Amino acid sequence: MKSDKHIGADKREAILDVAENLFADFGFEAVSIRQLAKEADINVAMVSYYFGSKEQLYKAVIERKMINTTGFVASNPNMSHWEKLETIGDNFVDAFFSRRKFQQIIFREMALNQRTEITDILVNHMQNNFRNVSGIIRDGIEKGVFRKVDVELTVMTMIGITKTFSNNSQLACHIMKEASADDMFSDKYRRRLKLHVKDFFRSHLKPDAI
Amino acid sequence: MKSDKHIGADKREAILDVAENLFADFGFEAVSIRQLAKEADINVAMVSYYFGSKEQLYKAVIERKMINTTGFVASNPNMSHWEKLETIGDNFVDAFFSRRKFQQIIFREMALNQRTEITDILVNHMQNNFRNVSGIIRDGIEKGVFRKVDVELTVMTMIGITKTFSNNSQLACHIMKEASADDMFSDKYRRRLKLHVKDFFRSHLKPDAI
DNA sequence: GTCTATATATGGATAGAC
DNA sequence: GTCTATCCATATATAGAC
Repeated sequence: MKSDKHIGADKREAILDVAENLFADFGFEAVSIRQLAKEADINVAMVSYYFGSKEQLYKAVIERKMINTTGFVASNPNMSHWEKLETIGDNFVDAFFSRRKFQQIIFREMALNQRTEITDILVNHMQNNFRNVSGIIRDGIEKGVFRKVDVELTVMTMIGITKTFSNNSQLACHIMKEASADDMFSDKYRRRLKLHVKDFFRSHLKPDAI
Repeated sequence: MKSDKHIGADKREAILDVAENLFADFGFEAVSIRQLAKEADINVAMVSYYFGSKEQLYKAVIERKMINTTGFVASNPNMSHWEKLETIGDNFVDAFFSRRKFQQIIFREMALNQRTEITDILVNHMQNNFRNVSGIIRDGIEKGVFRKVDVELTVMTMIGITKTFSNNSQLACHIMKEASADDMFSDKYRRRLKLHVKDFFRSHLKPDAI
C-alpha cells in the first residue's frame, strides 16, 4: 500500500479534510500548523510540501468545494416557477447540511471586511447563484405568478434562514432545546427547515397574500 | 485638561471604540495589540494597564453593549400582536444598523464552535430576546390573530434577514449594485429592510395566507 | 499614568538528513 | 516523501524608569 501511486493524493485529501474542520471551528488565524499536523497525524513540514503555505492550504480548502448548483434548475424549461424555487430551496438546505463546515468557512470569510483574492472569488460565486434565483422571482412577478415583492431581500431571506440556522447552531440548539449543536444537523431538522423555506416562499409570493 | 479626573475613563472608552472596530473587521486573533495601540494612538502597555490582557479587552468590548431591548415591547399591554412584532422588527434593524460592528463581533463569536464563557453569555442573552418574540407569536396563534407557523424558525428568519444583510455587507453591496459595503448602511437601506421585515411578518402570519 | 526595554512564547517556514 | 532541528518573525505581557 505504501507504494501506491495515489498515496500522495489521499494524504492531500486527508489534510484538506482536517483543515476544513479546524478552520470552520476556530477560524484561520486561530489554527496553527502544529495543531493541524497533530490532528491530521502528519508532520508539520507536510503542509509546506503539499500546499506551499498555510494560506495556500486555506485557499485549497475553499476552492475544492466551490461548485455552481442553481444554474441547472433555473434554466430547466419543464419546471414551473414554484417548482424551481422549491427545488432550489431544498438544494440550498441540503448544501448547508451536508457541507456545513465548508459553508461556515466561506460565510465567515465573507463577513470579514477585508477585500482579498478569496473574498472576491467567493462573492462572485455567491452572486451567480443569487442572480439565478432572483431571475426566477423577477420573471414570476412579471408573469403574474408571484406577488410584487422586494426581490433582492427575498432571496437574501432564503439565504439568511438557512445560514442563521447552520452557522449559529449553538444558538439554534438552545432555541430548539436540544442537547448539543450536532443534533441540529439531523434529518428531522433538515426536513423542518425545508418545510419552512417552502412555506416562506408560498406565503410571501402568493399573488393575493396582502 | 490633562489633569481632568475623567481622562482615564475617556481613554478607556477610546480604546474600546478602536478595539470594537478592529475586532469586527479582522477577528480577535488577527488583531495584534501593536496594531490596536497604533490606531488608538496609545502605548502598547496601556492595554495591560486598563484591561489586564487582550482577552479581557475583548470581553470588555462585548459586555459594554449588551442590553435587553425586546422585554419592554413584549410586555406592553397597549399594543396589538401586530404592533409588537412590527416594533420589534424595526428595533432589530435599528440595532444592527447603529451598532453593526458590535453585532458583527457577537455573531462571529457565536458562529465559532467553541463553548467559552463569552459564547455562553451571548447565547443566553440572545435566547432572552428570542423568547420574548416567540412568546408574542405563540400567543397570537393561540388567539387566532396569526396563522399556525413554525414559531422558532419564524423568529430565526427575522434574525436571519437582518443579520445576513448586515454581516455580509460585502455580498449585499454586490447584489444591490452599490459601490462600497458602507453604502449598505444608509437610511435608504434601513427603510427598505424594515419594510421587508414587516412585509415578511404580514404575509407569513396572516391567518388565511395559505 | 505613561513610556522603553525586555522576557518569553509561539507560530510559519525551510534546510538538510534519511 | 518524510522527518528533525532550527531560523526568524511576531506576538503577549510586564518590569522598572520617569
